[in-house]
Amino acid sequence: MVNQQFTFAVHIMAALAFSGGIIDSQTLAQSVNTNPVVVRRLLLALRRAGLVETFSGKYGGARLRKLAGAISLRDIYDAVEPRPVIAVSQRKAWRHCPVSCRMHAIMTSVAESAEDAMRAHLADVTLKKLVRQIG
Amino acid sequence: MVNQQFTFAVHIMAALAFSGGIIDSQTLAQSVNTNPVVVRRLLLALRRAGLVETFSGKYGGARLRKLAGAISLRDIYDAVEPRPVIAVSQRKAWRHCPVSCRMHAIMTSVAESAEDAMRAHLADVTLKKLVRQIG
DNA sequence: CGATTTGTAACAAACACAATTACATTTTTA
DNA sequence: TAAAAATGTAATTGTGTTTGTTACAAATCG
Repeated sequence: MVNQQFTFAVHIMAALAFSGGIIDSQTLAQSVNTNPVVVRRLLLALRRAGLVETFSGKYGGARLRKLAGAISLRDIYDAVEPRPVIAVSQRKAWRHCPVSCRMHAIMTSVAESAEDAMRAHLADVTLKKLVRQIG
Repeated sequence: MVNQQFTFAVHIMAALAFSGGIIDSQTLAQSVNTNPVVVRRLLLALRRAGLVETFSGKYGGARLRKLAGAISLRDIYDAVEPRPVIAVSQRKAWRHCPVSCRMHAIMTSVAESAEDAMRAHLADVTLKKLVRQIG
């Protein structure tokens, strides 16, 4: 199955930004159309990154910890730490082949710079911009 | 396991560029450290994109169809068509939630532009540059 | 104290990817 | 023309990843 953590996390953050208040994991799960436990797992990651705060007990839930204008999709991306967009082969090289011997280092650098390019783009998209598209 | 088709394809193309001639799928598989059938499947995709040509029969194999300087990693990326770097949720929206109702369109646009940013970066890396790093 | 919610572990189900086997087809060359 | 060697391709299996689900302790509010 494809990794949807980033999409789910953005959806959760957009809902929190849109509401401006506290939402519980059950309601967020309904909006994302998934399980509350899946939501709570993501909220933990977002909390670790300082993007949300969570509250136990009655009337508990989660809410943003920064202004929507101060949170970018790159912040969310880095918070959930999805697998690298380009997977580098970790296999043993074929000793007699110069290409095989150098590919790991080369692809590692390519994967890193490609991901940085994508993250730089995500940095330009703030939650505020997203919420403005909702209404 | 994460999708390694792009990494494998770049490795194959780098080997073909480095050699300059015809290499069979068995030898390429040894360099990549995978199965010849996996290599042949990728060669089919690369051929469809016009990047290589393949030859059946004795002394068959594959070779580049363009100069290494005229092939970018974006060409290879587009040839193998890996899954989108950002997976958009395809689930049914929650009708009463405006966030849920708009997220699909919003995330589709985000995923597309993010991928384009990454592809634009890959377009700057030619096979020739890669081969120069090998030796 | 009772109701409600998060935090978290443990396990099951669904899915994607690569490896492998097998064989028809194509091509070379002896 | 026949043997050898390579690709093209389908089908199946194995392995790992991700999500769903259940369960329950801890925390919080009224």
